[in-house]
Amino acid sequence: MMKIGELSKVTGCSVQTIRHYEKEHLIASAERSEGNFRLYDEAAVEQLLFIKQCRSLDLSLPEIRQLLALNRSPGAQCDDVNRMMDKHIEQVEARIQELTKLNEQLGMLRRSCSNRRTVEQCGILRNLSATPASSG
Amino acid sequence: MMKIGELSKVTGCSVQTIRHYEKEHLIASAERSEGNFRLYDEAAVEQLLFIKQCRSLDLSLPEIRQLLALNRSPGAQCDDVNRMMDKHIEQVEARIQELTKLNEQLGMLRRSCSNRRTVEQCGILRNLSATPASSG
DNA sequence: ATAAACTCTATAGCAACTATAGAGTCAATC
DNA sequence: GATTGACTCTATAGTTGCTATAGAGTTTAT
Repeated sequence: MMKIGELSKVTGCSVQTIRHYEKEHLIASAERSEGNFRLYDEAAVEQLLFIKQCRSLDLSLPEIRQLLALNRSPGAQCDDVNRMMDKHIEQVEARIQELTKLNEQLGMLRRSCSNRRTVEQCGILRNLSATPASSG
Repeated sequence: MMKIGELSKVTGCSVQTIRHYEKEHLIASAERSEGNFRLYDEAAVEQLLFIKQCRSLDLSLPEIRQLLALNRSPGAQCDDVNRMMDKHIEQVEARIQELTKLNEQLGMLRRSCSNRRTVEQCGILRNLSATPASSG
């Protein structure tokens, strides 16, 4: 059994984040020592590493909670896992497209100005101040 | 002079957002009617449209606050504008790269599973549970 | 006068953490 | 045993840019 600081070291999750995950019901409430310190076993390590892996994939806490629940039903179909992953991939791809488009807009805006101008002559600020053209 | 609801209609900013911007000092505190209703002129419309344009470019409120301040010094050099824009572009590009990499990882993970499997056999969950290989 | 629409301020919530305060516990050292 | 520093605890607040709601006041039209 290890205390929270040790678990933090082993998993790379901060003490506060571990407590947060407990509060958010991603991990079970820990057993306590006589002094009321949380005590963790090897299963907690594995669970936290799982959570950390999911977070690195930008999965949300509710999504991770769901995956953890599915993981507790080994005989169940994993359709839900696939479905979640598909949806998540879609969302990431959509965000990439948004940002790519934004990047183009920013590039155009940036090219409307160069250094050694005054604010009055600044192409960026002028474009930001212009009412957008009626795009049909 | 118009009331906040009218300003909201004209600019497409919600009433609550307008009040929020006032509280965050993006726009000046409005004059008030006898009944304590906020009163706005045409300059407020322009300012809100400017803010809205900046938000559509994902500029943060502090960044927009800065641009608004620069806009009030027409004779000043617009170097800061360019610098901010450059930095913002970098950040967007970095985020695109992150997400692109994430998308690849998600794709690989997704291909490790297909439908009609149990949780126990699920390639996604297995990979999520595996300790990452020591990548040097 | 009434009722509906509008406006106001204050507060809380969202997501996933992160920090801090004040108090308690533990372990090592003297 | 006393002391001290490290660790742990709970509670609360903050971050960002909104968004919603409650309860109360104002305005407008009938």
